[in-house]
Amino acid sequence: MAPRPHPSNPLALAVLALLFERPMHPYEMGVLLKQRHKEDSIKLRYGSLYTVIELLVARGFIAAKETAREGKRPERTIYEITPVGRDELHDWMADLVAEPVKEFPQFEAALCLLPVLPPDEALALLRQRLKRIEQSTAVLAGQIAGVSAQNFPGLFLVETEYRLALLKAEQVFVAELIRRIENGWGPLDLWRGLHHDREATIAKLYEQYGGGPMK
Amino acid sequence: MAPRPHPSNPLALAVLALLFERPMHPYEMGVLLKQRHKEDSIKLRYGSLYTVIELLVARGFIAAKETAREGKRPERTIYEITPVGRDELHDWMADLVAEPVKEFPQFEAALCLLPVLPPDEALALLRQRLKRIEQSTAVLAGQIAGVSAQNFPGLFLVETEYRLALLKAEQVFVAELIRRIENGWGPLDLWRGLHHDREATIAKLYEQYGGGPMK
DNA sequence: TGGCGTATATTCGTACACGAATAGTCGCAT
DNA sequence: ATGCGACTATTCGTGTACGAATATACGCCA
Repeated sequence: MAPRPHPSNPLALAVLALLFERPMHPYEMGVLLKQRHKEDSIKLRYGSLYTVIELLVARGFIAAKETAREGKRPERTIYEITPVGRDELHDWMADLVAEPVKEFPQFEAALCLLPVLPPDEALALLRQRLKRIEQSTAVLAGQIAGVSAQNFPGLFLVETEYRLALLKAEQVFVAELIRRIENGWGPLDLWRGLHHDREATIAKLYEQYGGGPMK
Repeated sequence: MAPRPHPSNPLALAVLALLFERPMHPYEMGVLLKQRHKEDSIKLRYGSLYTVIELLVARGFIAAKETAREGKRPERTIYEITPVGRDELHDWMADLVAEPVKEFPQFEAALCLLPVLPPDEALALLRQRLKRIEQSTAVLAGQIAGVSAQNFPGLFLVETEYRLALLKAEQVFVAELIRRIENGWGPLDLWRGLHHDREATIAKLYEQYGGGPMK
């Protein structure tokens, strides 16, 4: 039989990792994720949190350990990880680290539809983007510097350095793209033309080159 | 009133862009997206395609123009973009280009939970990843070279260059990370210790440094 | 000619994501 | 003492994503 695929929501992975540390109840997981700034890397919605926990229970990766009531607060269910869950955590992590998964960043989508914007407007928008990115990289770099000055173990900020590396790459790319457009890049006049004779021009272009790049 | 947010699925953006070119029916959109290799940048599922089209109709961005039947083939509905839809296409594109949106790549999630893997295993897995990435960058670079040799306008492969830029950045990052771990990076012994005395060590670490980096 | 693989074209059911609602508690300023 | 905003903790309803099922047509070769 084909191995059951991992849950789709990475939040489930975080839950497994937390319960690997010790048993706890859902809300506490949320609080810990926030305190430790994991929410910068793993999207946290309380609605989804309870959903994925149910899913993990259904698959036998975690189990309710006890339900406690403190004072007259609402009842809380404490969960713990199961042996199967530990295996799943391990396998899932190994997959994620070893195998790049195809992702679809929104900016890439925008880039591949860029011709629908007139070139001069595209240029202005790209300049705006560049500014925002420069701000973000500055902030991130500052945080990393500040934190590593406190001797916080590098192991716990590796994800931030990763984010910074990607952001910097994007910064360089956008700056370069702007420069190319400014220098009358490729078929700039043709690009402008699209917006006067939209109907057929794009299609013709693609036909001319056999349906697009990289057949 | 707050401006209605854009649809959440970028496939809807592609639909608007295609109908900006000319009216067509859903299946044809799918085929065109494939031919032009947009599916590399915009996730295409036929199920979702019909869903987003209904959504776009509901918002008044596109409208059914006619339903045609060719031979005894199933009936097809031809859609066209509305003036409101053209505005939406423009505004959405402008937003996407000008404003970076926070994304959550799965590898970043894995990195921030990396301590749950023993360091030696993590190292082996990272080496595997590096190999895959090197293959991908080689393939991508080859495609770009081949295509630009045919004089295909650079405007139409900008999204591929973007993907390559990010991939290369990740390659450099992973290589560097491997090297750091090999060189007995930071609290390597402590990291190994986690897997013998899991219970409390992680929590203690975070407490010690005030709940994590970057308060 | 009949059977099978492939292309055309859409519908449906289900599972998941998540905003919003709910509800009790605590501290504190008025 | 009382009203109010912030915190604790979970449930619910709705909308979206998408795999799988459906159904017809077409080309081809045995």
